[in-house]
Amino acid sequence: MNAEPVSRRARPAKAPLSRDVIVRTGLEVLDREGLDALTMRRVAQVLDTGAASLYVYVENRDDLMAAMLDEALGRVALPTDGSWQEQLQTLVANSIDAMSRHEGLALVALGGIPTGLNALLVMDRMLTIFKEGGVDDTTAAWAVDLLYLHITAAGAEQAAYNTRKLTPAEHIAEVRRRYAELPADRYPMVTTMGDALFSAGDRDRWAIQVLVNGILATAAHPVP
Amino acid sequence: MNAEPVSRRARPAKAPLSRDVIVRTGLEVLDREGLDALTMRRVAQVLDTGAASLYVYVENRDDLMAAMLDEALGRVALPTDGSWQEQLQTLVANSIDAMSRHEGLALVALGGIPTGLNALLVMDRMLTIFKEGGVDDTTAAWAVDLLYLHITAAGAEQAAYNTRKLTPAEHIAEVRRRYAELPADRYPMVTTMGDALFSAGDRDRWAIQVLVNGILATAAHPVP
DNA sequence: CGGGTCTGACGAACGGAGTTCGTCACGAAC
DNA sequence: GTTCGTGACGAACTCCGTTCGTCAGACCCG
Repeated sequence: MNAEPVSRRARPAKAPLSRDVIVRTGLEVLDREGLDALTMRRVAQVLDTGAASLYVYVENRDDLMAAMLDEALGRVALPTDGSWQEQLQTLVANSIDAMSRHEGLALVALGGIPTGLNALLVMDRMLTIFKEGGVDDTTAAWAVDLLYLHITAAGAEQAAYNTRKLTPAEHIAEVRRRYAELPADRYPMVTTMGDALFSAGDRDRWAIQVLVNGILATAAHPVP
Repeated sequence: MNAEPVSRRARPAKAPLSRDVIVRTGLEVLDREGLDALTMRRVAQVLDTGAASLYVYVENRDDLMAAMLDEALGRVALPTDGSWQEQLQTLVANSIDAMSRHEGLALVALGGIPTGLNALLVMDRMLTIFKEGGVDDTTAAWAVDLLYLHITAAGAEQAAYNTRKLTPAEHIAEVRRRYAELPADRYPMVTTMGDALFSAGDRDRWAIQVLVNGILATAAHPVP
């Protein structure tokens, strides 16, 4: 199995390792082969090196995934056109989209205050938009918190959906059957409202609209 | 290290294994020792058996965690007093609370349509409350979707917070320092709005209020 | 131009995880 | 008392993240 050792001089020149190429390679592996395949060994293999070499540039697997997340967030398009509410909605939608394109990445963002440079760029942009819209500072701050939470959650949900084995239609049909079979006395609504529960429509856009409308209707009350 | 084999007759009578005791033991281990300690081996050890024995009642670790999640959701108190909006807010808050009490459990709920019996009970209750409030079916269905997403996300965030090593104050101080050190030209808001960004107050309750207000202000538009 | 030093890459190994397989002890049935 | 089936379980397999010690190559100084 072992190829005999080849002088490094003899084999084709190799691009030097760096944090950046490791992170980008990680994203490639994640997108091409899924979350389960995202192991230190696999990433190293693609880079034609050993897993141990990665640890010079990356603290551990969590650190790598956090870096990958921020790299993905760096690709979010920042909107410039439209009213401030339209810009906000587009920015949120773009962020969800960016996260949902990489299985499992959104999960690492959950439960942590964002500290990545690109994540903070998105946050800063949101705060600017709120300021343009005349929203007071405290409400804007709390709103960005809430929106970031929604972005990670919706991103994770979308990603899970994109990666599912079954087609959405098959999966929905199965769940719907399960709902219908529940005891009607304990689950009166779930068994009855099938049509509404599974109705089609742009739920993602609606959710963002709900958040924006709700924020505008609800002032924050900081404790002094 | 190995104790010599003892006849099972000789050692104290053991409660028989069952899916239920395994799930409850899993929750105990999770709460007492954290997510990292929640291994099949550890759960089996607490039950004084081998890991292989668990697989008779549980498909795999994911199945176990899903069952633990539903068990946790079974302990959500369903409110009965107050206006429908108050009931809704309390129910959402109680659900977040239940999830946040067990590190990492909320993460398994993310990205999946709820199918557990107790999860569906909570959903059914929400739908009933919306119906009492005169919300149309489609909006109610989409709203429950959104609220469930928020519950899982907020639960995960709270749980991560509860389990952090540093005290909240220390952690916030550190992040705040980091924010302040960012280049002001690229991050004008983040560097400036520290006071607002870290302002205290009941953000969780505010977030729920935002969602409810937003839902009432935003009709769903299903595609026929 | 040559030798010494220093840095980064890497093979091998460690501990521990999830899961599977074959065996065996126990209780019930006849 | 013998047989039989069910469920518990020990051991092993594979693969993971991570660490340690070694070594080749690049660079610098004389």
